[in-house]
Order: sequence, then structure tokens, then C-alpha cells
Amino acid sequence: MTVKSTKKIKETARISGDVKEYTFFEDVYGVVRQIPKGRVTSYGAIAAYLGTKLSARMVGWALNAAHHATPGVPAQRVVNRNGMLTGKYHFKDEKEMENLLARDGVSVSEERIVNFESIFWDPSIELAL
DNA sequence: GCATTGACGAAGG
DNA sequence: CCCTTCGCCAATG
Repeated sequence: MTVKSTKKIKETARISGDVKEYTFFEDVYGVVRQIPKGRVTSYGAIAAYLGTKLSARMVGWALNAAHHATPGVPAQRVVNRNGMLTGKYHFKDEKEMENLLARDGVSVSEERIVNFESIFWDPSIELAL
């Protein structure tokens, strides 16, 4: 799907049933779903790609709503800039995120992804439009 | 409508 | 190198 290059996140989130003008969620989902298996990225990288690097928190917030999204978003591939699984508590179980990453062939040691920088996937580069 | 919080990140101590 | 503070912007109390 083509990311609707959101210049601003302003028109964001209105999960109010009828109004679905929010591109924020769609964009985040779109990017996250394109993360190759075995690769990971950060909230900041996604935010930067969407042009809102100063609001990386919004990306995490969007992923929080990704739970009810279809076909599902591999949120385990999105961690903070330090490669830490900060969002694991938002999964069904704490181990779920780490488990999913292991399935992708990504090792985690002490809450931190091993070789994080090596498998880092930057949408601004990989998806470079 | 103001105050607090947050799946972040950069900077300062 | 670890911890604290501040900025960001939308949601929630």
C-alpha cells in the first residue's frame, strides 16, 4: 500500500467510528508491516519517516491501537532507539514480544536486542521514496 | 479546560 | 555510565 506521506500528524487519530480521516495509524501500520523478518526498527525511525520525528511517542501510541488492527501488525519488530523491548508489557504476555522476535530469528538478551544495529531497518532508507 | 501520562529521544548532570 | 529533566502531541482524568 502506498503510504499517504503525512506531512503532519495533525489530522490524526479520531477513532470515533464514523470519522476515519486519520492517516497516522494507517501509515504506522503500513510501515511496520513492511519490516522484513529478522529486522527491527525504532519508534523514532518510523516517526522520522512519517515526518514527525519529534513525536516518536505518538508512534508507540499508535501501535497501542494496532492490537485491534487487521491483518495485524508485527509490533514486536518495533522497539525504542536503544533496542529495548519497552512495549512487551502491552502484549498478551511479557514473553510474547520476545517470543515473537525469537521466531523471527532475533535474539534478545537482558531486554535488549542482540546485534540491534546490524538488523536495524530504517524506513527512511529502505523505503526511501 | 487544566493536569497528568506515555510502547520515545535527546541533552544535561 | 546512570539518572533526571525537558520537549513532543494526543488521550484521559
